[in-house]
Amino acid sequence: MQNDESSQPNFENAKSEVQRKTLDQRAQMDDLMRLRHSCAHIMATAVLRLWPDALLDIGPPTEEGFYYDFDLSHRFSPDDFAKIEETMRQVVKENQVFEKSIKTRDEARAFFEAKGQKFKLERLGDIPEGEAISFYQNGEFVDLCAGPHVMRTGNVKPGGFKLLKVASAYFRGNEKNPQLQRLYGTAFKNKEELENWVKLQEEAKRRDHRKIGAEMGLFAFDAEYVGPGLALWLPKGAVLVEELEKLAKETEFQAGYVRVKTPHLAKEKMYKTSGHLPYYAESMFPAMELPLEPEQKTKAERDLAVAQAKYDKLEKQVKATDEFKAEAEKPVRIQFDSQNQTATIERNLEFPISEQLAADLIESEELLAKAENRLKGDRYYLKAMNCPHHHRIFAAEPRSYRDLPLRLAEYGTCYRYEQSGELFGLMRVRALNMNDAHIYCTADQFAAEFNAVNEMYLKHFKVFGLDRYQMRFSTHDPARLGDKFVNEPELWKQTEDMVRRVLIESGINYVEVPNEAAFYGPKIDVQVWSTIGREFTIATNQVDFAVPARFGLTYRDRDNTDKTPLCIHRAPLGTHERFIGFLIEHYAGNFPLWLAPEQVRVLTIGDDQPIVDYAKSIVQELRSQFVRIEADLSTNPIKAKIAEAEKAKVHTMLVIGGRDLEAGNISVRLHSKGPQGAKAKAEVVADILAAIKERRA
RNA sequence: GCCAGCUUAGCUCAGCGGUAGAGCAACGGUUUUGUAAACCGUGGGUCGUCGGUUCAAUCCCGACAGCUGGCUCCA
Repeated sequence: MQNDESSQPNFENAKSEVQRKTLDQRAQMDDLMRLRHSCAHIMATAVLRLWPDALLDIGPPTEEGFYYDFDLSHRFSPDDFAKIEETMRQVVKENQVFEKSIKTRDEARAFFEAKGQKFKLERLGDIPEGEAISFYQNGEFVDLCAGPHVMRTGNVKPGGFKLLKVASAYFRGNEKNPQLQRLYGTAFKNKEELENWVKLQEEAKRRDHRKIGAEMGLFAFDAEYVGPGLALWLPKGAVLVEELEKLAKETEFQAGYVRVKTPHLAKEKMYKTSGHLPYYAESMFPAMELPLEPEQKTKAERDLAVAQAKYDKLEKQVKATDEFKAEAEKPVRIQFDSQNQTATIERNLEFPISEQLAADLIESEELLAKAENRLKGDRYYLKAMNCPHHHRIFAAEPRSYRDLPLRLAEYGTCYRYEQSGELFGLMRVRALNMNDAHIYCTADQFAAEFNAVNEMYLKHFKVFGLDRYQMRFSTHDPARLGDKFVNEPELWKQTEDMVRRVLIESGINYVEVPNEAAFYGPKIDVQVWSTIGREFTIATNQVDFAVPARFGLTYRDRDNTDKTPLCIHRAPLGTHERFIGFLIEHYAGNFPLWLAPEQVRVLTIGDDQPIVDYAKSIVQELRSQFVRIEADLSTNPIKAKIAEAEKAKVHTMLVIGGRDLEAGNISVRLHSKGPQGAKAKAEVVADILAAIKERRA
């Protein structure tokens, strides 16, 4: 497909308009970004030396390194990396100067047309009129580029860069455009910094929740029998889920939430009413159609027959009327009766009221369609969110302003049909537990409720030692009202102003992201950073001013009129799947005592009966206090038992030998912290119970 | 969904056009121990699935499935 000039490519624009970097912003690019940007050019230089017919797209620096997109019939594979890196080192060695030049638009166009660089031509078109069109050249390689760059290719060190992976990327990220091959690499000031980065990557890999999850027996996927993206929580992982839910339930109870329970599916009408079907259909599992019971079917068939008969009759009448009209429009016939000296005008002047007939026909048609539909049976959808069910709970009883705010909480399982390529361990799944609640309130109550929700986030984050976080405030795009966003310009403005005010007044660290809101209202996503600095979007908090009205939800206000409540959707722990995935990486599997799947293990030195009895009594005592405790009473050497317990990441090990038995002591050892010495049994037990109760870090 | 890579015992991985191997785990013994691994033995695999090439396929080719990485941080 490359060098195919005959058909003028007509590329789609990007999915959403990303703001171009201004030249000022570019000039501020730091040294590392410049270096990486230049390294991207060096890589492109090398690729063109090896594959001269490659078509170029763009090669920007990124937070992790850089990439360059190519169109090329040769498929890059990691086997090519050594060759490309070798050529890159050659370019570095040549120490070429990065030279900037300015071309006119016509010159630039002619330049790329001569080379058949169709993607570059498209990029050229993106440059606004009046902005300088700059080129950078190093050696034989010339690229449309706003810079900035380092001075010479030699500024990049031969051991300071590395190719990382090859991936595909749509031109401008739009799936309607051709796919390009993207080569990823990274570069650092020198070899040492690169090596440090590589080490950090390895640490991240060691902490990967999928790896630790398998090692510790937390969860499993069974694509063959259960399905991709559907996690099975093993006993040890289920502990994490339960502890999280316990934490959330306690916090919510104290904050005045009430708990509800709803089914995992609902009729089509639910999601038609909520508006999820038009806006969200692709993310939902396809509908289930329920066949009718035999009696229902017979009745439905009979109803259908009746409706059909009625319809047929009406239709016939309409036809007859049409025929009559045609007849009527014929010339009038006049008959003379010469005997009686009279004339009869043969003509029916009574036209049926055709408007009435037409209306009847339409009504009958609708009835027929309904009857046909009934015969099909009901359509059910697995719920992709809990809110519609909660709205129906709101609607289940008459509500007064005295009932508000009403905070309905449920850890309902939702099902989302994520694209197969989007699935990623626990982080992106198809069955998920939302730490969900919906707060119905009046506009007056909104600020206080919204604040309380934010405070709950912070409370939770403190428990997990997350001090780095940021809230992303997503707003709507006025240009996409009625398409991506419900068409309520006034309400959008009001609620967005309201949210913005709360954020500013409470001094929360936030950024505003245009065009990313939910379809029913503005949204806040909470990003957190794990101990190794990886970013996760954990919690979400959305304002909904649209859907309660669609469900006709009202409360009786003080002035005896019915009003529609506002609704806040919130999930401070997001989905339990993702949150646990995050925690696994955050703690590297070394959970604090209150979360640890196996909190305590008693290890006996030898298996003499008195020692075994002592160990069993400790197990019994702690187990009766709901501590997750096991015992290793085997005859293995104590070193081996410890090694096993350490490997299993058991939080607290209680080593019991003859000495301890005699003194009524327990020798405590903490996972990855080593022996803590022997203490009186009562003291050890009390400390364990306190640490769990306090959710000590 | 699309592109690329991967799929060998429960796990981590070797291997080769001539019907498979190690370590750990499991199981059975022996061992009686003080803070990260005592010793001996046993079992375990349609080499992801389905087709094709071949005298012969785990290996070569194709399709499918699953997993992994990526799919604008815009010249």
